[in-house]
Amino acid sequence: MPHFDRERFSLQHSPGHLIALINQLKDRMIERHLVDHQVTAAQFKVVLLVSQQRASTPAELVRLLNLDSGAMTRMLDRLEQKGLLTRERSQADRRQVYLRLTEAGEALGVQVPQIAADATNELTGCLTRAELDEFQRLMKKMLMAADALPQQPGE
Amino acid sequence: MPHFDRERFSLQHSPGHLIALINQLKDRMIERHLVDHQVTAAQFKVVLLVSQQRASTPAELVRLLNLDSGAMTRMLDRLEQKGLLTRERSQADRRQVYLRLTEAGEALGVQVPQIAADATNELTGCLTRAELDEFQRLMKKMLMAADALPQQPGE
DNA sequence: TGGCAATCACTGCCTGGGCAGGTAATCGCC
DNA sequence: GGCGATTACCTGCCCAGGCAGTGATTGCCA
Repeated sequence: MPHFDRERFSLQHSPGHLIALINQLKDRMIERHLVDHQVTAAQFKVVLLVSQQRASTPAELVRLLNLDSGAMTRMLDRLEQKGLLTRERSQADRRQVYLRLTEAGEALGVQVPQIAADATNELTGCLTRAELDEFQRLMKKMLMAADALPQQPGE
Repeated sequence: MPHFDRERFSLQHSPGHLIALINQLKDRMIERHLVDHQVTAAQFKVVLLVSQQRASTPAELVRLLNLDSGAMTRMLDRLEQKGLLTRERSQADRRQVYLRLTEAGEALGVQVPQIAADATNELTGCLTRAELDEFQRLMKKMLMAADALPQQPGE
């Protein structure tokens, strides 16, 4: 079902551009809530997942966050350098690296779910419950149609 | 109206993460449609706006695309180096730089609206007309609530 | 008219993501 | 047991965006 055609395509009114703006807004809101915690919006996702024990290796983070393995290596470099996280080679499988939050990382991890909830509420607070549900449903529909929704086992 | 709280916040099911995935999917689709035209999804927006005469200076592009001025300078460097675009100092206001597409840039500009429409249809084709309208309405609602929807004069 | 603020384009420095390629370790299968 | 395929992590090289600061130019107005 095509919705757009060549003649009257306007970037400003296209869903693509709106998505880019929303994504930008979301990251700015997260950053604003994180301003006192010396981490970025991208880094906060890693701290959250490791703190919640949903990921303990770089490969798991890559799968959960759906991003590049090389980018993850450098992300972990920065977090390690900030003293929030340590890497340790696994003995059972020497290809793997175990991630563990330092004391400072854990302290941040405790606060991170609240920050995430606050930022998400700030973004979606103007929607009713029904609107929010519909918004999420539509995004999931598009992701599933493109087979781009990474299913997480054991949830 | 808060929808989320600290206890049961899950990144995987949060709207923020879905937005990031949708944004990623959208760019991948555009890139795939552009694979034969040696430009990226980011560069294609500039070509589109200049070709449609919605922008003729870097400052206008910055306002329309809502991004950083320094990033725009480097973006234009790359487009200029690819031979798609030329810069020329304005005589009327010597702070400004006029942008003009080269012959190759114009040739690409002719095809770009079709590519944009195709990619957008690929993303939203799984939605009904009503669903697409609602999706756009909800995004605009969030952007307006945050005062993050750049209004374009003269549209 | 003279001076100050705003605008424009640019630069350096940083974080961040994608892609290709490399190495080591493990797995699967015969 | 051994060999090829796969997996995990890392590296170099790109493109891309944000922030802060610069110099030139223009607009404004006291």
